[in-house]
Amino acid sequence: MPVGSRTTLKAIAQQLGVSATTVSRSLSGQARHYRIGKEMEAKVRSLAERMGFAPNHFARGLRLRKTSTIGLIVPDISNPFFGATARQIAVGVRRQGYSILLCDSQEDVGLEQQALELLQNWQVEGIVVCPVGQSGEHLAAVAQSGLPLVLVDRYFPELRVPYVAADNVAGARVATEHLIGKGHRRIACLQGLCGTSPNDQRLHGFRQALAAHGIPMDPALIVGDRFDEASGYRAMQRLLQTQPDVTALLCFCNPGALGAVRALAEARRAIPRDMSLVSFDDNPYAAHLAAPLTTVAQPNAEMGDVALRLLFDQIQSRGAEPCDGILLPTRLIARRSVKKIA
Amino acid sequence: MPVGSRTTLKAIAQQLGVSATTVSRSLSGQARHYRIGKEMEAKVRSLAERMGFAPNHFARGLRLRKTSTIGLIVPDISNPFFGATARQIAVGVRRQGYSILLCDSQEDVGLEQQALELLQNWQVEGIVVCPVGQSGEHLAAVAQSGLPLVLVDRYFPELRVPYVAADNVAGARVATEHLIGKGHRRIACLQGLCGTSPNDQRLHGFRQALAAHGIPMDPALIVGDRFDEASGYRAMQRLLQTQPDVTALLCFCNPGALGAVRALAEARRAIPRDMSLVSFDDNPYAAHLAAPLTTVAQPNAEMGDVALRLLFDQIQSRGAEPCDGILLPTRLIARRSVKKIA
DNA sequence: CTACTCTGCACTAACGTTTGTGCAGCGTGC
DNA sequence: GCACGCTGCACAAACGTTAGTGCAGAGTAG
Repeated sequence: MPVGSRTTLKAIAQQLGVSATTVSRSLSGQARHYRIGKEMEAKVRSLAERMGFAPNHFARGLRLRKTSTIGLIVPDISNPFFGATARQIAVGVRRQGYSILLCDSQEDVGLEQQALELLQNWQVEGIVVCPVGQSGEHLAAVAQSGLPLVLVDRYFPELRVPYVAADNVAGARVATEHLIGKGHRRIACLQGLCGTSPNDQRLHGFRQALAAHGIPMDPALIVGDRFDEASGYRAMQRLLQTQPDVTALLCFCNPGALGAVRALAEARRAIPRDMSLVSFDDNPYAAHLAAPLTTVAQPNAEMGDVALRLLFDQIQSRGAEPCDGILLPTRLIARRSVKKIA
Repeated sequence: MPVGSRTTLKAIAQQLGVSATTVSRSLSGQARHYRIGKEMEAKVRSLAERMGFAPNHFARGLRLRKTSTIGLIVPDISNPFFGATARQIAVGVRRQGYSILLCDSQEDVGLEQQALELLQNWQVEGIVVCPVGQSGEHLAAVAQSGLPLVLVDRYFPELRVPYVAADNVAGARVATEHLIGKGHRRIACLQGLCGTSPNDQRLHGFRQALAAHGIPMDPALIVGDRFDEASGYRAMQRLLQTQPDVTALLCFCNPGALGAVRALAEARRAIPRDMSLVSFDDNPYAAHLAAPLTTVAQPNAEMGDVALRLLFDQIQSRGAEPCDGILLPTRLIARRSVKKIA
């Protein structure tokens, strides 16, 4: 069977000496409604089965203006955080008979914008996007055009685009309180990209916890500027030189935590003896690190599930006002990277 | 602008009082060939720009039988190994103006088969698949239908379907020789799923190294039966009970290695004091584990690049006999999980 | 026997795009 | 002045599918 010439409705129709319409209706479950005879329906079904018929998605999409396709845009599909979300979406989507068009924005707003346009030309019925960048006007524009959209992880509270994210405020607060409960007072904070919701909200939770315990906020202890290893490495080096009294660090991402761990190792400081550590986002290796890492676990997989539910809610109820957003609880996993001090 | 009604050729044509044909030809770069006047071409381009025209992929795909789409099937997109491959493919594909339909087979041959059919109905121009399971007839059938296909990681040498994989034989041989060079003689091997090419070839490399150094192969030292953590955990427990003289373990996958690490920790055995370890597939955490793990790094990203190149080679040279397959070199990264013994 | 209903299917158009072809108007050569 | 070629565009058909409608034949009621 040559490529691109799978069996078509017309082929079946010719074999049976009927019209393509009849075949279409017999196979689509509309037989009753359009008064196709029982025998005819059976004959069509049987022949279609034997010929391995499956409808051409492009013809169908064109005719019905229903593509059964959604778009997924992630900053880096090789990052297990997004991978886990993507997986739930991929699995859920298949159950609904939909397909996924995948775009990797490479942490680049320009590429994210390109991907949005591409997906719109694909006439996708909805888009799930894990946004990059600090601004979301281009996303709001898409949402306002009526195309169902759901944001995951990062979102823009002022834009009224539905989202799913971890409860980062509470997560950071609980983590910080954990450190405070262990006696730490000089607690540094390794942040990621300012202006993104996960970062700003974790920072907020961090401040909340300090304030609640009457610990003054020292801006010099807020370090780092990106969600990567290098940022954590540099920040920890500087911290060790300039703030010798810091006893604990709250990291907003795993790569950053690894950078900090590397800087500490190079400076011959031990965890948690010389520095206590808590990081966001659990992973399979955390428990086996030299200092088993206390982490704030995020419900990555569940985020994918919820995102998809939110998306299909919009797809199925066209025009209805989409809901605002959903925050999922985080969970503190205490291991041995935090020391109890006087 | 309501959903699904982005500007169309006809809309532009009406505004300009010309035919859709003229618009199509002006925009597709065929103006010269079809003798469209320079002025007309300019007018069309300008209006199309202003109206934000972009061709409807479904109409185009239907008419041209060219969908500019490829399929990607992976067993688990949340696994960074496949994620890294997927990322390179996503990035490369975009550069070529193609799109990706993503399917997650969830390590299930049945779902893999379903995905293949789905993608064929989508008239994708090619498929990259990271296969699951021990048999590949369903894959060979697709390839023989003329649809460009490339296998990644696992492949089936007897089936003449092009593939990209790590040179697992050499990788395992080098890793084993590393252990032998450190004085180990009783070396166990934690394998994954038998019958898959990575597993069988790593086993082959393992045997080669033993044979080359005159070390007898003890079947009792080949343990494990799946590529997961539980398999490694159970296998290591049993090994400790029944084979007390084993001094080193070669793991065929990271989750398995983590399982072994856990079993060792629970039995109060230290790495590398009581057991040396080498695992396949490097990862960012390996260097920071309690015992920094010696690994056989695989060129995951490069595998994606090469897979895509092989796929486009086939797509662009229809009918040409596809090449057989490509093995990419692995790299041994020595850390501190291997002890030198007498 | 007529008029009406019901059954079972075919015909047509349409989704948005591209390709082959047709045709009018103009200029040129002789 | 006529044949010819060139330029610039329009028209029609097709890709495979589906929805609306039309129509013939059989059955039924009066």
